[in-house]
Amino acid sequence: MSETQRRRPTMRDVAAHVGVSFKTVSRVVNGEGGVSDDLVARIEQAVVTLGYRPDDRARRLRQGGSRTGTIGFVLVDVSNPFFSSTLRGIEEIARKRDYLVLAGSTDGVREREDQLIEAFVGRRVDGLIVVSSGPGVGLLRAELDRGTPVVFLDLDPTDFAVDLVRSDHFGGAILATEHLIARGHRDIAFLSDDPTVFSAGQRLAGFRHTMDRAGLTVEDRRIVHGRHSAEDWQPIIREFLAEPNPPTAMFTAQNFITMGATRALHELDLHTKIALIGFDDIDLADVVRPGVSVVPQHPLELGRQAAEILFARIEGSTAAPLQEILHSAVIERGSGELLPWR
Amino acid sequence: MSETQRRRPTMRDVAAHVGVSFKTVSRVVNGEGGVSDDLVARIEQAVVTLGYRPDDRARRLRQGGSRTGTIGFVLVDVSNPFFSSTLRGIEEIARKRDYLVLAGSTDGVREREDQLIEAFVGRRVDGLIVVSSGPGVGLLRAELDRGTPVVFLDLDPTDFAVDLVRSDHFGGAILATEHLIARGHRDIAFLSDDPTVFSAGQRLAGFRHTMDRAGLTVEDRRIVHGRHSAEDWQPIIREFLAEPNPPTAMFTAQNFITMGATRALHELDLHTKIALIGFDDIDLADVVRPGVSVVPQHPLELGRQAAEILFARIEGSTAAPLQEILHSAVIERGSGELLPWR
DNA sequence: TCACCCCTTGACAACGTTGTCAAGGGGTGA
DNA sequence: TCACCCCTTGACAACGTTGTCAAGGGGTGA
Repeated sequence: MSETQRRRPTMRDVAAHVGVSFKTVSRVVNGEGGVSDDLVARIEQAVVTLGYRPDDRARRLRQGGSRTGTIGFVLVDVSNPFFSSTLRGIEEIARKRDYLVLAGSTDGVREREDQLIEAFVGRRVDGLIVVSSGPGVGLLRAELDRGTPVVFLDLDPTDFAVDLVRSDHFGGAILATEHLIARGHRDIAFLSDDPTVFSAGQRLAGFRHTMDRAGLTVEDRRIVHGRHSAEDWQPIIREFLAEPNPPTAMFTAQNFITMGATRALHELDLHTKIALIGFDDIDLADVVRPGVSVVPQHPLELGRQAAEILFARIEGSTAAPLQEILHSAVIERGSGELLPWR
Repeated sequence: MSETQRRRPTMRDVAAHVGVSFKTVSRVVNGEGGVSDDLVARIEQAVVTLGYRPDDRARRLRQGGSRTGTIGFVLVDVSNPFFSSTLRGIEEIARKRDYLVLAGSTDGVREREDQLIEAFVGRRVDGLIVVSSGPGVGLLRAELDRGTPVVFLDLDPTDFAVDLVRSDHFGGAILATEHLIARGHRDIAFLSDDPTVFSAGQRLAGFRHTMDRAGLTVEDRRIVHGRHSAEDWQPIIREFLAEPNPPTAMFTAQNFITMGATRALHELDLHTKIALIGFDDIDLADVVRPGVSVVPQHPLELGRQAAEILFARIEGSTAAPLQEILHSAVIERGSGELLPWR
């Protein structure tokens, strides 16, 4: 353990150990050939003895092309299954190209987003996949202008001509809302993440649009927003439902909220009374009784597509900006099919 | 979009744009002072105009200390909530030190593990947190000997004197098994990940140990191993239970298996008949009926502790190897408290 | 007016590599 | 025996930075 801070050996160290020039070591390490068998053997031996490993940074720096073989993924919270699955999808595609993925959570805080992008760009990632928290793109804008490949997940596409992969939040919210209305619900609550987040805003818009079209009014008190964990949502929703006249149905527009709502409904023994439909799927939604109906997303696929587009850009594609919108339909499991109790 | 492949501007480009030496640009960019106000203004302007960003790699290379401000996390599968929570814990600690985290999934494949470690070391991460799939440590061994800070998650601690953070798999498995035995179960099935994986092996050992001690024999057909997703485990367990004389209880020693088992039990309508206790907690385990009893792990805390130890090493700590073992107790939710039906 | 000092600026080396080029030495063919 | 060629090896520059040192110029104080 005392050797912890020992300096890493360099080619020069290996060269000195064998008694050759460091260029000869370079040739052996890179298998360039043109080195006598004797030296190759002695150098390979020294590499093992000293524990030499080439420094990728120096190598890539020298090789000029600023490729670092690394991409960055700026997401909201890696412990949210939606994002960790997306990351997994990105990683799969990256692996095929021998790329590594740097990932960082912003928790939706703009300042943290800027810090991460700055850090990623400073380390010269070859490209970025970004879940941007706000409508503007600040620091990112400069990078985009500079030509850094960037693919957005969940951004307002009217803002810029950029590559973009996302779920059809607006359309999905319409499906979910129609699903409830079709079963006779008139008094539907909407619970979501902070609506300044693009996806949450779109889901709210889809909800309002559909309610409007059905001639239904939405009271302000039926709309709840906030950025919370699943654990925090549970008491909030318990509180929300603890009134004499709760809504007959809820549309929970994010996975953590759906979990919190499911728990709260069971706690209050309202799970067979108040209908629930969520946006984004959750584990064991099919085993709970009633099963939790949702409009799922396809995070693995979102990640894969975003990565494919990013690598096409990194490899020089100059095609027009691509906007991939993934659609999905309601999965009926029971909770979304409950009929109104009044 | 056509500007995608444009070369990034360097200090030399900024210097040429303003008509000064690149060293002066360096001074301004680093806020070193000693530059006239006029030049500072003009250089800052040029930095914005050209979209210049300092190259961290070159900076750190020059600064000699091989610190890259990056650590690597080699895990099994980032889309598994256990690992994504661990990653989140690591990230939290790393953030405080302005460190970035490279993460990669091995899927338990040794070759992939070596590739990842090679790639991380090549990029000169300052330290590694590793969930090693096998008992040996191959490439890692050389790095350890060289003095690279490495913290293990889930490794056989008898192998090496290394820093290590993990759950008490053996003890947890004993608690789970005793829990079932105390309720009268004699015929208990054990389902786990590949037992060559340290954690799975320990859990199996804890199970066998406890059964032995209680004088109970375990038939081979009651032990099932494999590396599968939650989706794949479900039919496997359905098949496993489709016999005239199934076990009266199951100990599922991994989160995906517990999910698969929960689904399978509900499908077969055996969820109130066959007891179930899992290792590692799962979402909505408290809402399912009966609730799924588990011995939880504390992934966020595991990640935090591993990262704290790693950074202490990176910062030069030469303390004796630390081995943090996190304990936990059974969470009773119903499924683990079912009494045997025969 | 002159010596000195400080302030600003730039030249150069170096971090750990790879690419280019040249030097030296031995072997080949006539 | 001699010219030539190829094979092996090394010197040097460069990637984009920062650190060290020196040079030049203007202002200060006596």
